[in-house]
Amino acid sequence: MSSAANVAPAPTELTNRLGYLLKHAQMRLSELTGAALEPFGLNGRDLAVLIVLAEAGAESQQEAARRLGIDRTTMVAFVDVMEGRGLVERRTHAGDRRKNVVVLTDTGRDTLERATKAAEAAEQQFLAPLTKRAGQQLKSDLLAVIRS
Amino acid sequence: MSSAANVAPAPTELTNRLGYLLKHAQMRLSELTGAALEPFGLNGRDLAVLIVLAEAGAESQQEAARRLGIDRTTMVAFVDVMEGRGLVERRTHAGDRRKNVVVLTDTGRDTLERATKAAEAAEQQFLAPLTKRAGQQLKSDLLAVIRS
DNA sequence: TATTGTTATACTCTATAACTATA
DNA sequence: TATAGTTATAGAGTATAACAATA
Repeated sequence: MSSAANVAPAPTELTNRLGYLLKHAQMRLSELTGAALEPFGLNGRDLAVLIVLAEAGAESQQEAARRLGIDRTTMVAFVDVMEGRGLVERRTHAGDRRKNVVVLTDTGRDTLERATKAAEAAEQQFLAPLTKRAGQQLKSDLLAVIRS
Repeated sequence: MSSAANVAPAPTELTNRLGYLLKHAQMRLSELTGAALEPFGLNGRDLAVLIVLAEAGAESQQEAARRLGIDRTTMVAFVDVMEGRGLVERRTHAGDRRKNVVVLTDTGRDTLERATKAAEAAEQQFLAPLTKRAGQQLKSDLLAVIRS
């Protein structure tokens, strides 16, 4: 790997374009994660929504959407699906009756836990070509560029 | 950065999901690249297509689609747009008249060169939070996981 | 019969605009 | 008047199916 990193390919080479690398990395991870989550009837996006809803706690449905970076109208559909599967429940906010608080059911929490483990395994598979340290570095570097 | 990388956040934390990181990295890069390429009337995908067509040389339109990982019917539309802008020309393959060879015009080559530089600058901006070495490592690690 | 390019069509994902109920 | 949730609708991006020309 380190020798390959020193070669510095031409900018007009597809495999040297960051956009290409990110897109195809996402495609590959999506394949692996999709297969891993298939037994739960979820995909990677669904799991992300479930994670945020679990984190959001007493907050509103719209606040959860903001965290995910998706539109509130899109969130409605996601919550509909999750609710239809008995993973979450909508409850009216105590102090503001316009708001929905979305809470995980027992089934939802159990599914979240098991699906997260399956997704973790898919990530490990995805990162297998790298050392454990390099894999962690990849994630922390991605987080750094996102937050800038 | 290095201290943050040692904290190992919980799997059920959104910012620790690789899918989330890749998606949002792509969104951010897309913003920067979109702005950088806007003067050329191109976006990141258009540039990728142009790069592949430039690389493809005497090969067919369909071979270029395969390299990009997109459908041949999608490639038709891309080539239509590029041809409409005078960046490429379709020519019938000498040995197999079913095939199109897509070649860049002089304008196309010039645009490719300048747009690539602009996209490179956007990448640098995207990678600014990292050291130059870490940025190169990020790209080579992404390439490694894609190729596995 | 198989393949390339093309067209028409449909599907997925997401956002915008408008509605309602609450504030 | 403003905000949360919802609904209907539209748009971008992509793929699948069917067709003509060629192999």
